Amino acid sequence: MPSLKEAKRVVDEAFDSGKLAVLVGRCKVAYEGRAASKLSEGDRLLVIKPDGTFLVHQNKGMAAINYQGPGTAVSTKLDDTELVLTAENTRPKIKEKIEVRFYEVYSAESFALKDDSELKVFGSERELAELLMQDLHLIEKGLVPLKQESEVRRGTIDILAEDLRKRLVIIEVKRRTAGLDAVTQLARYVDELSKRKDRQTRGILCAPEVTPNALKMLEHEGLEFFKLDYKIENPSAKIMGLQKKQKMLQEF
Amino acid sequence: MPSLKEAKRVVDEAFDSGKLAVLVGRCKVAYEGRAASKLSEGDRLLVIKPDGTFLVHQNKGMAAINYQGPGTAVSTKLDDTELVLTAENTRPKIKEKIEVRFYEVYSAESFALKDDSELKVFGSERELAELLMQDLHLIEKGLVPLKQESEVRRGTIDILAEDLRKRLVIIEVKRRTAGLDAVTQLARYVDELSKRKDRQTRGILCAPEVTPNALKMLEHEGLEFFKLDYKIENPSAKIMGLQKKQKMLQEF
DNA sequence: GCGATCAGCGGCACG
DNA sequence: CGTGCCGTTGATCGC
Repeated sequence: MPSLKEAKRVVDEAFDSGKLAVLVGRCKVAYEGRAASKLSEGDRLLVIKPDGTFLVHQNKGMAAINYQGPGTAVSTKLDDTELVLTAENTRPKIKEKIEVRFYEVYSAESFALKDDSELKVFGSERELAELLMQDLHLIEKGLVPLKQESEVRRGTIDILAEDLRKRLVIIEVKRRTAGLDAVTQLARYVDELSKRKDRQTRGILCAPEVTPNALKMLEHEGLEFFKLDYKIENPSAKIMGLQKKQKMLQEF
Repeated sequence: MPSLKEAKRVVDEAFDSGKLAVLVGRCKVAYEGRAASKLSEGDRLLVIKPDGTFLVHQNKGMAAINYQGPGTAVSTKLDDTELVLTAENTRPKIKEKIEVRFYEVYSAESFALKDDSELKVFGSERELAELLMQDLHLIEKGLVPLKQESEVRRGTIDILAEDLRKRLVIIEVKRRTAGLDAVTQLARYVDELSKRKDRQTRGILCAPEVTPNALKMLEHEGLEFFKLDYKIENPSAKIMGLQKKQKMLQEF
């Protein structure tokens, strides 16, 4: 078990030489910045990355209990009974600070990590929109794609298209259950474009599911919902089908 | 430097006895579940918590590059040249899997962490709403609080109040710059309550800032904006002032 | 359990 | 830089 002094040396040396530092020990944590927080004594895992990322993890839960992003400056101060680590982020607007007071350190190590790889993700909303863009007939015959990721004043339209009657069709794609937020988003776009272009405009929400409230609001706003079935395959995703679910409900 | 076999033993033993396991080494990562991802060879930090949380960190950035939440089952398999860790989450709906293939392990340790403390946060939106609730006169003379966190069909109203003319006042509080989403949210509540209660209803957005687009939409919808100045102090937050910013803009 | 929302959201991409 | 929005969002709270 390293002494506090040894732990301090590990952290200092790691930060100086661009290494990852990993500490485990008993500590208190205090944060002050955009909000403030206190965490009383307990055993935690501390990770300090070469880019300044500073993470305090408890022994449960995914999210770090306290954290600081890249660009943080870490300083160490040794006392008789405490090792105090201070992570300070002094960006133009936001001033933030974490203070970790270690009373005992069970492990302190540092590592030079070599890693140039970047994560590749499949099945993002953008990818689904790209696929759908090329298969608009799944929604409706004669639907013609105009533009993907079309920037309007109040956001970004996933897919802009035109139907057989030359009406504008705004399509919002969601990769998971669509809620009220998805509907308000779509409604905003339809509102903006129907005014600006002075042209009949339809709005279509495509998602694997929709919450009952969202569907109600959708119908109330005169918008449409299509159930989007997709499968994640390895180098890419694949659209399995697209079904208008609204009429079925209205049949009752 | 531990052998792959020793690393396997550490992970197995940690998982069996409710310890935190920390591995550092050269590996590939593959994920498949709600989405899919691939990460080619490189040095990474792996954290496995007793509750099943599984985190793969690169040497930069705050977020784990691959992860799995609490409840994940971890299994290990040793090969001549590889140590394969599989984290599988088989919850009712979502089936997810991460596979980490280690080629070399630089460090493998485990720790029994004792920690019963819970984080206390100051300056949350809820806290600001509580404070504001007790000082509604800051917004306007004669404003009377009716209810905090009032549940309506389409969400939760931060503060419900009544003005001197007996109009309903719906107040939405934001702890940071309010955008379009905050306005649509408020608009939804106002819409719902003005219909349900058949009563004149006002909507007020209180936030430290508001984006230009959001302010425009707010005015267009007949809603009001108050600039909320607050300070985070240690055991709590404090409201410093509240100013109607709309009229000033309209003066131009 | 689902639904809606908050979060010190983080991160990205476009203006 | 701000604005908007996606995210394997996660975490929380109310129904």
